[in-house]
Amino acid sequence: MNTSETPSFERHDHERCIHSTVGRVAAACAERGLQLTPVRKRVLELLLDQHKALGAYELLDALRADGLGSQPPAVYRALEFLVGNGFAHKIERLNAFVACCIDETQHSPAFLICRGCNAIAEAESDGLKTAIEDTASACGFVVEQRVVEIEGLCPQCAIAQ
Amino acid sequence: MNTSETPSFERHDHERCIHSTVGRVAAACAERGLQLTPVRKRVLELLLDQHKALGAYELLDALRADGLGSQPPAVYRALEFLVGNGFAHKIERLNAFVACCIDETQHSPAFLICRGCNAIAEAESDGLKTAIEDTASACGFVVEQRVVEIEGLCPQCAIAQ
DNA sequence: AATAGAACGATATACTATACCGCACCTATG
DNA sequence: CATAGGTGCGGTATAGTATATCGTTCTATT
Ligand SMILES: [Zn+2]
Ligand SMILES: [Zn+2]
Ligand SMILES: [Zn+2]
Ligand SMILES: [Zn+2]
Repeated sequence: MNTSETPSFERHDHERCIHSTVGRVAAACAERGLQLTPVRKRVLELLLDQHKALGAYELLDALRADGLGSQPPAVYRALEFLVGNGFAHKIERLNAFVACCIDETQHSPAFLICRGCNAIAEAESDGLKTAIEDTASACGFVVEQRVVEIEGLCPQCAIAQ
Repeated sequence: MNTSETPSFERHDHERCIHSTVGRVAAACAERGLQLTPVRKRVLELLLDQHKALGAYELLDALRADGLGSQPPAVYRALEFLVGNGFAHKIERLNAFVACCIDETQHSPAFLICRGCNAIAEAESDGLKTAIEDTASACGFVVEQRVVEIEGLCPQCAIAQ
């Protein structure tokens, strides 16, 4: 099975995550005629700060501190842009949002959510997609969107119990 | 792959769904020392009325009409009981709830959500569980809870476009 | 400069969920 | 019988999440 993952759970050069993702998003916006405005860019940076999900109102507090917006619609508009264009994801289970760290447009990965440290990793798995497709088509169901959110313990937290 | 599903998308004797599920839940409560109180039973019946998800406040409106409760905690307490004991499920994507139609305690199925008619089916698939387990263990992740919600079109709605 | 569309500020409101207190009821247990 | 503990529930209040709407401002294009 072809499974690729972001290294969210392992020690890694996270500055590189941040810079490469911001750069990638900026390039994608330029190419696709999208505007990466200050508010949108700041929300992306806030989400990238850690591999954790942030609620809309946590983001809003941070925007307020930066003088970039003070009311809920400001952050929800930015999130709509980021999620709609595949630069961030909503974690339904948490009503919260994470930056997308995978260089692949409009994908729909599985999320691994650690209840110990709250870190979140995206996993793109062909086997999982196939299994979903098979499960659905066994019922004659046509898949359009998938939500796969797996809660548990990341390697470090599993060792620490 | 072993896939079992509820017949939610097919024409079926739904009265039978209702009665057998209510009976099964009542028996399980008796056996496990749980109280299927009037409020809890009524919420279960409301959820069973159709294979669709209902929001907490829709349920609350119905409870009000029956004189069985008038404030949010009434319905949330009943839902906590039903979900906690495996008699109903929360659909995270919809912030709504469905009755469980599968006779298996404390399972965690995939949900097929039709955007055409809003019907929801549960699918228990070993292949899917295995794929999730494989995806997680490839990252050293220990699975505790799974959310799998598949949106799309049921057979009827797919034909009707 | 004029125009159209996108983004934003601001207000208001809708929708979802929980904390907390106290009472009623039941059932041990002394 | 008295009492203590558990469970369910009514009620109040509040917390948390998300959207509708309108008018203005910004930006790209003509
Ligand atoms: Zn990183
Ligand atoms: Zn992603
Ligand atoms: Zn049925
Ligand atoms: Zn349908």
